[in-house]
Amino acid sequence: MSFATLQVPVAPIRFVPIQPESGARAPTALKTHCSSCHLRELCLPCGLEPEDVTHLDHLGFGRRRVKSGSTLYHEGSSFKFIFAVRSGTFKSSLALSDGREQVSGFHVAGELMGLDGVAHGTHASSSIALEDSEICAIPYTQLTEMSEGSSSLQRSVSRLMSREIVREHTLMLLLGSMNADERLAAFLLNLSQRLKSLGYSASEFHLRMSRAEIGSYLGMTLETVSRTFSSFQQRHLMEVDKRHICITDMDGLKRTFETRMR
Amino acid sequence: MSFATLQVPVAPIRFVPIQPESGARAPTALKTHCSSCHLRELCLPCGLEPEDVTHLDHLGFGRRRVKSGSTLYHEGSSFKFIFAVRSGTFKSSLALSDGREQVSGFHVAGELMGLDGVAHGTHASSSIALEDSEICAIPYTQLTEMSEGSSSLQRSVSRLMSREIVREHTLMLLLGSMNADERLAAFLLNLSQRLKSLGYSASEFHLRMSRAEIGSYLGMTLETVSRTFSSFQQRHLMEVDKRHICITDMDGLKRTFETRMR
DNA sequence: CGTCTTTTTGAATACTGTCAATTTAAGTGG
DNA sequence: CCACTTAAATTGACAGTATTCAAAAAGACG
Repeated sequence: MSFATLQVPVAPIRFVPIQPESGARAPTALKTHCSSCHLRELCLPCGLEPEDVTHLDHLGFGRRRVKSGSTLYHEGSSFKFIFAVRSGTFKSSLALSDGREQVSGFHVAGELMGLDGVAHGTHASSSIALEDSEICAIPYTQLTEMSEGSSSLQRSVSRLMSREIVREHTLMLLLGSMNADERLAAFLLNLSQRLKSLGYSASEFHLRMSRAEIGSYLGMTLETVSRTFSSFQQRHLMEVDKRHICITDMDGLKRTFETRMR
Repeated sequence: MSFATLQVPVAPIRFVPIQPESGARAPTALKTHCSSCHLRELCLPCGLEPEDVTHLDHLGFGRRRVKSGSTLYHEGSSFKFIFAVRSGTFKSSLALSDGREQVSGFHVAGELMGLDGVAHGTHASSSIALEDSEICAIPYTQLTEMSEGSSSLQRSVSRLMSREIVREHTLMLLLGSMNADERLAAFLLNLSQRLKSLGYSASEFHLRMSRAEIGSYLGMTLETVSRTFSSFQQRHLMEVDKRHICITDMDGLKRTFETRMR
């Protein structure tokens, strides 16, 4: 299982203002405001008080475009920002010393990345864009300073970190006690849910990650991932055309998953 | 793989004062102070300022004995405390709906439990003592209230949560990309390190968990765990007598582990 | 249009899981 | 204290699943 092809060159990341659709309007400022963000309800959602949103606005988040394949931050690099995905998809991964990679997560709009950096001040994983994407960079130092004055903001940040722990618990459970069918079904159902909550179709979507990346995430080889997709199609649970997925029997897929997890 | 035997009865937990060795002295108070704790250096170690330790003292942690096999907190129960292990060993686990359990962690002295409860206000896992143990119960609400006044304390709490995320990353890597030999070797080396940092022998120790619990944690069956122990012994990497382990070739064990992780 | 990457599929192998039997240890009660 | 019961660990045989190696097909990209 070679991941040489996944070790994409690291393009330097620049702060690039998002250009408005029409050249007639003035270029959008470098700073973005939470209160007017279209992800407002999703991004820092766990009961953030209106006053805290105002606080966040004062931070004036840096907003960046990240091109497909480029690295947002590197494992081991200095931790300065928490990143919120505005649009697009990212993968988090750890490098194994023999050159392989272990994918530890996929992130879509509204999700946070980089919380593992708080522990030691350096990022414990790398983050790479799987398509052209946009992120908000939240300066962590300023966030903590600000949350000293707001207990509700502080609680929110704590909750977000704890959520991450719970998420990883679930993944461990998945890796520790499920077979190939169940793992892929669990992965697809989870992704489907997340896309649905973003307003996209829960049954039809385009995977932004390769079979190898899915396999790494789920603890199986890319061949097994491919075979399992084929098996799902033969069982009429979904239509699969490369990365385009159309789930035709959501309940059947859930049953596959629940065979063991019941 | 039956876990019926692991579903120990839930003994009610009582706050029990620790009795001094000699009856001559007055009974120890219900409250414990961090500043005089023998785990002071290990428990909340990430750069806690002296003033913060004083703050913590004002909380007057509840100190409990937890008998072997009894449950400290239940998955789904209301989250009130973070628990620090003073002595003994605990396992964290999630219940699968078919009655099996997935072990998500083992905890020895100086380690924290329950941080996954911050997310939703209920514990996401259960914690069960694997031997007679002692814990400190840290009231979370008071901890957050207090950390509003102390940025260094707040940072420490954040770091501890992030550590937990990093720890789980590592475990995912283990579950996702290693074979049975490597998993058990990684587990034993990790445990060895933690015991060493507590002042115990790194090479000789007594496992407090069953083969089934190790297997659940590492994503393999208890039979495979047992076979792998036997294999290690045949390869003269260690002496194994049930739960008593004596690592005789630490470097060899590390090599087993690094065969793939190099 | 050719090259490189990704995906699919087949065949053989290896590893781990399952089932079952045995041994050893631990706990219980007479 | 010993017989009895129950639980934990070991080991063997076999089955099944996933990996490895290999080849071909289908896109993606310059």
